Amino acid sequence: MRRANPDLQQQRVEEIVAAATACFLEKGFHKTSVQDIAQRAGLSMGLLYRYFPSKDAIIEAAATTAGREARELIDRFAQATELRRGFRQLAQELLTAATIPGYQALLAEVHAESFRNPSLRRMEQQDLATMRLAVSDALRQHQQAGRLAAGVDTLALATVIFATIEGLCAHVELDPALDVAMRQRAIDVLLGLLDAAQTTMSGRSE
Amino acid sequence: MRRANPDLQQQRVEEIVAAATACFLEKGFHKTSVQDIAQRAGLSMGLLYRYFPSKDAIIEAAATTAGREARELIDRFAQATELRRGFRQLAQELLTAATIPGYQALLAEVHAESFRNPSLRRMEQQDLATMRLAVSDALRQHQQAGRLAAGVDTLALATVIFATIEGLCAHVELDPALDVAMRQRAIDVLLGLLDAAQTTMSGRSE
Amino acid sequence: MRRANPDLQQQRVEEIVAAATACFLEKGFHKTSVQDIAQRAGLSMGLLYRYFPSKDAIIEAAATTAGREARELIDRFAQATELRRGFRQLAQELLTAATIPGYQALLAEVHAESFRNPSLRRMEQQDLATMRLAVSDALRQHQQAGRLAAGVDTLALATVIFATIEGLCAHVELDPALDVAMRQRAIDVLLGLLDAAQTTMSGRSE
Amino acid sequence: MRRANPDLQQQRVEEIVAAATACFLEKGFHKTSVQDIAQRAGLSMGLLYRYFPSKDAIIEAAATTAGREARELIDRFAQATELRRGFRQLAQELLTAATIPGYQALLAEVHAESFRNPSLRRMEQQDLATMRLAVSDALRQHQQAGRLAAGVDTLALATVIFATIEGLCAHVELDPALDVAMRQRAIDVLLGLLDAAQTTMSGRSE
DNA sequence: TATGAATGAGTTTTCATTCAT
DNA sequence: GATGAATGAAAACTCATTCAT
Repeated sequence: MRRANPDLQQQRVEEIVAAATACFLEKGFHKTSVQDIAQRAGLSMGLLYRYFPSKDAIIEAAATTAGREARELIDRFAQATELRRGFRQLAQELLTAATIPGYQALLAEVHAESFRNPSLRRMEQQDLATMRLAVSDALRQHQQAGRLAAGVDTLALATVIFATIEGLCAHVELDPALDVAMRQRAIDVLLGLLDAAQTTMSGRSE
Repeated sequence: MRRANPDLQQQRVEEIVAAATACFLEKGFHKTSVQDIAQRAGLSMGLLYRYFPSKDAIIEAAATTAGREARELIDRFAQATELRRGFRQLAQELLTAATIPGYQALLAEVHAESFRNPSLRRMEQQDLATMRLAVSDALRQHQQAGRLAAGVDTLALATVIFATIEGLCAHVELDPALDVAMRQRAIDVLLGLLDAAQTTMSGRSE
Repeated sequence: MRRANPDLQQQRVEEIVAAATACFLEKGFHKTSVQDIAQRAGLSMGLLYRYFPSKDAIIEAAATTAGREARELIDRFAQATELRRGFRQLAQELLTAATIPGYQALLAEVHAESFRNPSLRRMEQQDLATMRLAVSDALRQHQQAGRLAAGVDTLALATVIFATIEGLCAHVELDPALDVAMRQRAIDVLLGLLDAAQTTMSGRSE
Repeated sequence: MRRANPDLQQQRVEEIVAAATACFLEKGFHKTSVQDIAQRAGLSMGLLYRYFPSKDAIIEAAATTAGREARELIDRFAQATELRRGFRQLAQELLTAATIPGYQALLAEVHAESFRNPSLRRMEQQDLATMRLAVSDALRQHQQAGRLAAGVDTLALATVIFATIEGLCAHVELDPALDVAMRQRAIDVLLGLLDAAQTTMSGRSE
């Protein structure tokens, strides 16, 4: 019996998820048929159903995988020793990823689905919490090292930075005016925020 | 002739959009059938098609309605004379709107769909462009009135502000940690960005 | 009470049939809705159903009317005193009528329907028999007047002439090569048949 | 794999076309549902759509099949060496085919549909052009061999012959008077046309 | 293990017909 | 007599899922 090996099983699962993701990027969840996925993965529909119980299960797996890259980028940022440089790099890499055709569409689809699928919802929440915490921790370390003014609210700053980047990513694909130059200018503005924080800023209120 | 009255026609249309919106929130665009909408709106499918030519048209109407409030808020901001106060109010109102149950879900659905539906896409693009321009114009007026440093790149600043707010809105519903207090702190951070801009900051650096 | 007058009733019926025919010429039986007919006839659907019990009844009435013009042409031919001239005129008028946009389509639709609708079938059969007999009678009178060789099988000749003209009419709309000049040449060929008959031809067999 | 065999595939396709043709004869194209065809062919609708992409494609296949016999007869005529005998045989075979129950009905349906369906239209036009040209070419060869007077307009003659035969075919099923004997007499008349052409007739006159 | 033929419920959309007004 | 809003039963087509081989 071929393929009883659990490693090979695992590999098959990943192949299917990869094929599914490719399809989803091209056509979206709903216009991708199970047939499409099976063909792209190079196996029959019947066999595919031995690895996943339903199309929805494949969607979920693909959605889970889709956020991985972003999480990895964030992890790298959290370990950057130079605040400005690390931040600029993070922002640029995320914005570049956002321009991959279909990637924003996939995220949007996952996000929309997450309002109905508790499992996806939990995943998104966890991702968000994890990543924000990572950024916040990184900022606090910069703060302790004196590279950030003591009064700065690092959690709030992390929240804002994160929201800004996600917002920019969403707009990048939507907005022809957000070309490379404009993205640079936007990042510069954000760096201005960091600069301000680096010196004096402390959470002010009305 | 029972329903020749245009007011009643208009009311019917609104009833249908409301019913459709409710369905969309529960099941998403794709899993909501026209039958579902008709039943919820209390009329037959055939009759529904006298008010809307297609399911897509209903989706579009629901999407248009969903974005209206945000557009109105932006308009009000653009006319605010006090930068900080106007901005804080805008951010707060948008974030409050974002917590209305189902509102973010509907926007997410619209956004996801916009990647396949050219008409929705155009709508989103236009909304984005219009609103960013409104914010940018408002900032430039503040600049000319001396309430913002001359060197500030208002378009880039508007872009960032806009992205940040949208990102925050998206996170508000997802993130239990983003409670009222946390939102305040995040807004304060953003106001810090404005303060910095108000004095010296000039876009470029590095 | 308006319109109790049977003449006005009759007039209404004719208006509806005319409107229906116009619609059928443009869109065919199946793509014409009762709504279309009612609108064109300038009355409401409800009222239309007081004059005809169903859409099929309207189709039948329109089909009955559609053949009238051809029957009238044939009648005129039957009374022509000059064989060649009468024939040429008949052929030309029929071929001209055949080029009216939608007319052949209407006839084709009626003909196809006649295979399932006994009433239409009977009508087509009767039309055909009547017209062929008229032509045959006319030919026999020409024969008795010495304008056609005595041996000629007038019924067979009428049958052929009739079939030819109908075939040509059907081809006229289908065949771009059958322009005015080509039609003339075809008619000339048929006149050659009459010429031959005029002199010697008698039904030969193998 | 159960049905990978291409012969079986081909057989299935033919079964479907046969079932469709039977349905079309009974109810016409428009009143025949895809469900009807599938049921008659003994398979599910879903499966039927694996063999044909649309109802129109089925119609087209049925139409193509229906015209095949006539095209083959014409081809054989074009190769006949004896004009009169070849012609008589052609006419008789076509008229015989025309009496096959349902054959004219199917052709009528196809013809009516051809006014809305560009694909059918093209098919009919091409069939007509091809067949007329074949007859015309055959006539010209007879002419060159001296079996037809030099002045004869072969294209016009072919046009007339073709129109006549089609007209006769259409009438055969409609007209009880067009029995075997009457058909013979009509063919004799047409042969008289050929005879006349064989000797002196030259197209133009009047 | 592997296949893909087969299913049938589900989708959007149309329209002849009716009936409250 | 007159209206057209309202119905609902179709139609063509799709596709996740199953199962005989």
